Amino acid sequence: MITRMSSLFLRTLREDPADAEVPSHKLLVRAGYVRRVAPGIYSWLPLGLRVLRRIEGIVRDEMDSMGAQEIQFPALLPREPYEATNRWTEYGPNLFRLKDRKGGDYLLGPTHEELFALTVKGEYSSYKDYPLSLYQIQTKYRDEARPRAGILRGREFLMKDSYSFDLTDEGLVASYQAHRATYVRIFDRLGLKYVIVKATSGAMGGSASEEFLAEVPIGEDTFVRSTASDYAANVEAVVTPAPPARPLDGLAEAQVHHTPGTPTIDTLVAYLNEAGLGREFTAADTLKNVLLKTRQPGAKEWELLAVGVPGDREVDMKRLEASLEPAEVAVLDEADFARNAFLVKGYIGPRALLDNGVRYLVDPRVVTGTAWVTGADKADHHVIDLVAGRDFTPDGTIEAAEVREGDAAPDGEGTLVAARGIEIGHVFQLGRKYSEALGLTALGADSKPITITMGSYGIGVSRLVAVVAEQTHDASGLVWPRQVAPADVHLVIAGKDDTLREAGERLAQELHGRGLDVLLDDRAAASPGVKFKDAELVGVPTILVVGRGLANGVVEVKDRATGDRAEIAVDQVVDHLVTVVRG
RNA sequence: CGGGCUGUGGCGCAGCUUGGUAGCGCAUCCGCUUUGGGAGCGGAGGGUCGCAGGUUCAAAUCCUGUCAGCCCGACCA
Repeated sequence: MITRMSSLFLRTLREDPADAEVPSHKLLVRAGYVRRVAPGIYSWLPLGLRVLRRIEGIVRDEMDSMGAQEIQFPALLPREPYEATNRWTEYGPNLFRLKDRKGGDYLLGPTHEELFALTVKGEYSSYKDYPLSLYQIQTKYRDEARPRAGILRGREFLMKDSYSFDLTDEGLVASYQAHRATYVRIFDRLGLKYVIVKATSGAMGGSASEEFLAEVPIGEDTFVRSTASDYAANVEAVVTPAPPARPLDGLAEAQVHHTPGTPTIDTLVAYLNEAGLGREFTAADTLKNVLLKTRQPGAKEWELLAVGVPGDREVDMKRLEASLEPAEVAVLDEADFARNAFLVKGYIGPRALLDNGVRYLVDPRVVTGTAWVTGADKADHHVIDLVAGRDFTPDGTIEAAEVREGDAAPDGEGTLVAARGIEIGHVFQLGRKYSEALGLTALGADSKPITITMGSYGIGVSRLVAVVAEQTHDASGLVWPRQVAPADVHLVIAGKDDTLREAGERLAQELHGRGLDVLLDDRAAASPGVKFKDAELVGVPTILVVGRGLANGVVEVKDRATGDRAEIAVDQVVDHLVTVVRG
């Protein structure tokens, strides 16, 4: 197909839009791919729609190849199915809700577990029908508190969501692995740089769950990966390697010291090193006890919780919350301290906690035989050589301490470094939550019902447009990978006279005849400079310039990504380009 | 929901301190010139200055309120 710039519905902008912050957002707007309609809601203009469709096509192709079947649900949904799973309530303010003329409640679907489960329930009833995988590529709606970065995080977005239905746990694992492998193929075909990280199971419940994170500097998720292996994980999911327990024999006795004026770890360490105790202390030798309170979902009462972490580390609230999920967590306020007189702020030690029945969880580094400097439960006093497993026994361990660059990787290979990513896919063993709630069962060979177990798998299709742009752009504009580009060749007619125009038209026709998509810049009024700038901004991978070289029988072929230019004889350029494009 | 910033032609901005005929660049339209890196000259059209009140002879400008947007945080299968 030949697309003429002279009539294409496209207006490029010379300046960045004021409301754009991240590169993909700026460039997709400047290059005329998308336009904002409302916060988090965008229109797709012709070029943008093509890229979106091509990405969608790759996703569909691979989903079909794995044997999943495409269906399509409405985006506008009645309340009832979501009532059955309690999500009408649970989803909270992120759900777009509306009423019809009779006052009936409707919603715009944020995700479609209910519909998939109910639809399968309506059609299938025998164990012989399973396993099954269904998917759709459909617009989703979520009233995000803060949409951002253009189409990267919108309130309306295109998503591929699929669901697997199995009779057994083993079947679910197999379906999960099949999806995972398909996702790897999809993201590899898109040429993305990404990692697969273990995800916390989140509000959806269920067991195994992995996220595909595309590595981009502006990503909203921080993850860590190993310098030496392919280990990668969300910070929330990092498991601290515990050192081996040490024998208790011969360890020094615990001693309480008067340590005036040492309210912080820094001042404590400095004081100890001045005190002439015959050894050096560091912050990592201290055990910091942080007081919190937790509340189980549905419970009214808060429960005290103390968390002990090495003094050189802060408590990472996100990691803490992930460890305690689904319970709520809050730090203690003054009133809480007042109610519990045994808590001496700044000098809290394990003894008072354990003596008073406060649940006490420690960092995995606090293993039996490790000696710590910690609070002595009275003002201005600390205890030295308080040994875990001898002087105190915590109620367990917890992942709450911050993860730092340079920490040993959990798989024992290399150290951790931090990176930023954006979630592009999520695979998830849902289990039987929805099938139980909605009564999705199959009749087994023994005529007894089997509750179906489900998997749920998502890919943010419209987000991928931005993610690809994010990973491939340069200072001049977008640089699309060939497999998603809005055209195969961007043909610039660099000049006005009829020979150039005729040669350009003829080449466009020939390329078209060979099955290539050509974006033909045939604008009479635009100067060559404008056309070159636009070509770079638009980002088609190969730019063909028909210009002054034509008098000598050559045209120029430029690779958008590398900037390499080659002069090619005009009568050979079509063959040449077909080779380039077909790879 | 908390913090910060911003609302002025289609887009990007200045003007606001110190009230007095609303301005610049890009884009658009007309004419001439120009055509290998976002052209030049001349002309033209286009703005309820977010909205509502108030102060004033007079408000884009000062005051009060309100709405919206953006960024950071909280939140986010």
